[in-house]
Amino acid sequence: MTQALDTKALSRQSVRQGWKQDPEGVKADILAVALEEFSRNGLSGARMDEISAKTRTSKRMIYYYFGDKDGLYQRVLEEAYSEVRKGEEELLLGHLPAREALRQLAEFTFDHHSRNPDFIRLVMIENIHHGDYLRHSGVIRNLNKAAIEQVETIYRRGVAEGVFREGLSPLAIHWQISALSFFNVSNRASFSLIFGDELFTGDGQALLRHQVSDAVLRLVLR
Amino acid sequence: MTQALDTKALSRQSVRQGWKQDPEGVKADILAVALEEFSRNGLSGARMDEISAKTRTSKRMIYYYFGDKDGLYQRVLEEAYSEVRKGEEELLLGHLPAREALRQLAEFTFDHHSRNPDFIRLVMIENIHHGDYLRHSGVIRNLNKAAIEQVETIYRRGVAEGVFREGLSPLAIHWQISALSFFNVSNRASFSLIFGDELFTGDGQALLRHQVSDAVLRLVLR
DNA sequence: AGCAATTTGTACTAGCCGGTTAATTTACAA
DNA sequence: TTGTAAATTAACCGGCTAGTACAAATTGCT
Repeated sequence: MTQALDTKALSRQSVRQGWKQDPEGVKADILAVALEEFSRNGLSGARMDEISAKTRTSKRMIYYYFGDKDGLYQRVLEEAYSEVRKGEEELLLGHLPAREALRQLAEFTFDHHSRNPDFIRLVMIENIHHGDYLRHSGVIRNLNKAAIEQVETIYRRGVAEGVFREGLSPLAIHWQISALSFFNVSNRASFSLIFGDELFTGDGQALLRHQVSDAVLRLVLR
Repeated sequence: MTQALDTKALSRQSVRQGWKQDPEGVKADILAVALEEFSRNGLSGARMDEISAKTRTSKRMIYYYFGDKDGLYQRVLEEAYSEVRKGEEELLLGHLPAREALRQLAEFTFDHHSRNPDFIRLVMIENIHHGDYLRHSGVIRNLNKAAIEQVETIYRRGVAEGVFREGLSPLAIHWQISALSFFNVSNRASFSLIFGDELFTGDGQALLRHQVSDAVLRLVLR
């Protein structure tokens, strides 16, 4: 009995010696795992035990840093939005003629959504929840206002150049680009099950990509 | 004690006496309630107790008729698809010139999706689940093939009339109409939270509706 | 040295929730 | 009437799951 206790104490000690404090790393690890889990299974579908198992730390730490499941989901959502928005900042179109700039913006958005299916799924999930968590996050709302300014600038330049029609709403143009790029990822499963997957092969995606930018341009051009 | 038992027995009897057998009515009632519950909360978010409480029958009956939660969800999905598709059959465009037919098809789809938010949410949920339940439903797949033929007919007529460009994919045109109409409902919450709700007022929706049909036409016209 | 923040680990629980047991009533045909 | 299969009811259960308790060790800063 004494022996058993000793062994336990020893093994515990040997396992535990030598760890470093790394709060940021731990938090980042948890968020990364949680993003995947929430994205795959939704808010109520995700399992805290599953998340903690895939983490390099313990379940206790999740609650230590994020309070509860909702708190974790909220932080995951915010992290995902700002991460994706960060990727969008790479695109610089100031030097291009409006026509080319809009085409590139549309195609970039199409590609960018395509590269971030986890984010798309998170937004879908958030919409299922009527945006309840988005609503309580001031962070995200400000982040995204920038996106609309990009379209607005290009559109105004196009009108000034005389190549774009007047009287269109930049917000509605942004809406159109988003809709087509988003739907391409969000409804892939149901669409390909019903109509076949020809639009989601390499060739099919190239076709859609071109059709999307084409549609946006044709909408805006004189 | 005896009294208590008597009262109980009596009240039970009085409550239970006089019910009619109505299997079809009961099933339809359950499906209607379940549609709302699944649509609102998703598959794992929906509560069987909640469904049964809102039903005019008991929880046991749900399991009696539908087996388990997954079985119920599957039937709800099938019912919703065929119900919505039934609504789409109303549209007859054979007599119109291709250009007008396509515009009406786009606007009808836009309106139709707008009128059926519960169905849209169900499709979103199904996509979150990678179409797992759609995949196991032969019913639905056949139902929807008809939709693509509608576009194909119009498109071919338009090319014959000389007003539409050649070389476009009818499937991709259908995809485009669906994308814009679907996104308008599916992402309303997140979009309006981030960019304001101006596109979702009466005026905003009228604008989008016109922009959608406009974009589809401009994509297809010479 | 002292102290607060960080980390570990296990065991536990309260209650939620999908699914079941067992018994009763109805409809209907023989 | 009576047998019986379908329809219906209310109470019940067992496992899962979010979250906690508790006990302690380590780190890092001042």
